[in-house]
Amino acid sequence: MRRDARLSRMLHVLIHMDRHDGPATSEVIARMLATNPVVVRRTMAGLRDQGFVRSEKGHGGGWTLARDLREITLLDVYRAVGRPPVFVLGPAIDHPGCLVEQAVNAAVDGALAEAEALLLARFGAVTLADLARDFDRRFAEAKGRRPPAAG
Amino acid sequence: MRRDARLSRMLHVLIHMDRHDGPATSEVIARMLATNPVVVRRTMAGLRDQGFVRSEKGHGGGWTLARDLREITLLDVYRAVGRPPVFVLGPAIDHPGCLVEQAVNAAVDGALAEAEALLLARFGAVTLADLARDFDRRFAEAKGRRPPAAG
DNA sequence: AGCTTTCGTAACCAGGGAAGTTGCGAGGGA
DNA sequence: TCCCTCGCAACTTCCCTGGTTACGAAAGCT
Ligand code: FES
Ligand code: FES
Repeated sequence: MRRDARLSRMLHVLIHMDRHDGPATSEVIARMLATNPVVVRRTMAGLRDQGFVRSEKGHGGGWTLARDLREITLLDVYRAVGRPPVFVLGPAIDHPGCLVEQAVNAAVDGALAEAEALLLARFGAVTLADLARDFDRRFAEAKGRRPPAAG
Repeated sequence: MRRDARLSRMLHVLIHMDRHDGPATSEVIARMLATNPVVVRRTMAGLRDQGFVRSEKGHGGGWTLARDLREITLLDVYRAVGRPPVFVLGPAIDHPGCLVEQAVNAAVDGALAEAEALLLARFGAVTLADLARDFDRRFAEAKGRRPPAAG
């Protein structure tokens, strides 16, 4: 339980939902992600609030995509799951009057900010449709080399 | 997850040590960092093992710089404190046979790897001497504008 | 109406990692 | 010898994500 897996999980489930007809229940999604329904609802709440998915109660209810995968970027999902902190590394203390600390923070935070900007730019440039396409490619490739006994 | 402050802390203390004549005890360093001596020794152990600082026991003992600040980069210090994980974000599960998961991981990990490479490159390009110089600049600047009442 | 399904949410526990704390031992100078 | 200072192990504390339980609300089915 160390790394924040919410982004990856939501990407995974969104792609599955695209290939899935009709609503998927939290229960079904939970089984796909090897977790449990409450965690699914908790995490998907952000996506719902941002309008990427819809949820419906009662018989035949569950989760459905509200947008085309082409209109959802990794960055959108990252934001929808609450923009979790990107880095583990951080400043020691906010030592206001300490000039050494200021110089250190300026250097570290500067590098961190650059790396974060790059990361988010990459996230913003990839849509879920791209991931789905990559999945298709892998799928076709896996079928192509039909393992006779051991994959 | 709480932020790992070891890198920033060690940068801070190394610059201080450069401006400090004679050994600095863990006690003194702990006061500078607003922490306690055991944490200082624990964190500095890595720097000592990598040969960036030396420690000596007994009267007049303490920590001394073993290298010029120009020969120490942020990357060196990052490595010396144990190369803590850079990112909080991580993959959901290693789902070997799951192609969706593979596609997701490829995209996320790829972006993460790029960002990490950039970050470490930046760290590698900055020496402690650069930080010290930045500190000097800030110091001179602060003296220059002598705030009469409010900065 | 009543039952069942499914989401919504609060409340709590579990696990992991950094930091903080305590205690004792080792080494070196006065 | 005595005191200072590091070395290190063990324990506690704190925060955060994930897992679990419990109950309520909405919506369909009979
Ligand atoms: S559960 Fe991930 S590919 Fe189906
Ligand atoms: S404690 Fe002196 S500048 Fe940081």
